[in-house]
Amino acid sequence: MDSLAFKKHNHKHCIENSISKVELMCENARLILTPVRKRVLEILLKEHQALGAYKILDRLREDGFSSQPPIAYRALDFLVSNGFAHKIERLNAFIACAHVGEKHSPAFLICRMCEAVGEALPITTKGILNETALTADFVIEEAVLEAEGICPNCKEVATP
Amino acid sequence: MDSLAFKKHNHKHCIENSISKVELMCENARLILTPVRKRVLEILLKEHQALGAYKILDRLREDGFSSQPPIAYRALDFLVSNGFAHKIERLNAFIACAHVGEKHSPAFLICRMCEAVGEALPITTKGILNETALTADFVIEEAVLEAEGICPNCKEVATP
DNA sequence: GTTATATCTGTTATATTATAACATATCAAG
DNA sequence: CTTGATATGTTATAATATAACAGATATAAC
Repeated sequence: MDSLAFKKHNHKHCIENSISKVELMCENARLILTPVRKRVLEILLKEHQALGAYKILDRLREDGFSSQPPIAYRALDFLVSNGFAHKIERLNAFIACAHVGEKHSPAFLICRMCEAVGEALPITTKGILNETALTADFVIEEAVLEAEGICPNCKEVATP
Repeated sequence: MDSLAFKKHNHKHCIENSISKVELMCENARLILTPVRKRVLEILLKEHQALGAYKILDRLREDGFSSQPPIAYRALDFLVSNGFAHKIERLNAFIACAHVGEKHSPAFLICRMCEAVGEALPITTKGILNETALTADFVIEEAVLEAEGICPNCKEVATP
């Protein structure tokens, strides 16, 4: 599982790596990673935190991009629907995908103190979902798991 | 698992049953199920669909209750925080709990055609969550799974 | 090479969802 | 009866998201 979000790591490398993966995937899939889209992805990658659309918009403004809501929402739509980012429904916020290219039903660990968000790859959860759905004769197309709690860093601070 | 939402059943009985369970639980926990709160619960129970706060507000208005947003949101807060209802984040909507009294991390099956919502009791998912979180040293306090797809009824209609 | 087609961006306006803040009411405990 | 806790009423506004249309750019079709 990915606890990267809660650990120290070479974040610059981690960003560059993701960007080039996405660029490659876009070429292969004939998708266009336009300047705004790329910028939004970069903004998301810089954080291991989910960002609201309006915060993203603020950063776009700083960078000289147009800053009306549709600009951000359209770029986010692109990123989310192609699997380069996810929406955290619980927070009405967006986060870069930590597993670009790997088909997965994401699961998120959301810290309620620092709001950091970690993405897990719940390989087994999908099986359980399918079993559950099968009993109900329900065809699952997409599934997201969102868990709230306390991340390792905040736990340390709270209980010294 | 509960596929009740997608099956024919004695819904009147199912409503009455839930209401009395909630009434009992409120007495035991010294919670007050005021008229508005009870009415909102009844409104939610009538559907096997998630209702937005403003739709609930419309029905309250019809019933002669005050109809400013806080009225609905406060009643919903009460119901959700005491486990009598859940919020479906994906839909920004609310649904009565199908498993009142049983402590559970809910999982929802949301039909993207008819918008019916079924609540499953994913006994095993909790284990997996915990395992996942353990690896990350993350303490999960609450977890929700939301799956979107096609319910049995709509599947029938689509593929005759 | 010009015309058609699709895709992306810019802009204005507005819809939808949710909460803050303060006033009033009710009820139980001391 | 007055204090404190909890609930409701009301006004205003915040935060999130989309519709609709105009212009720009690129690609394909002829």
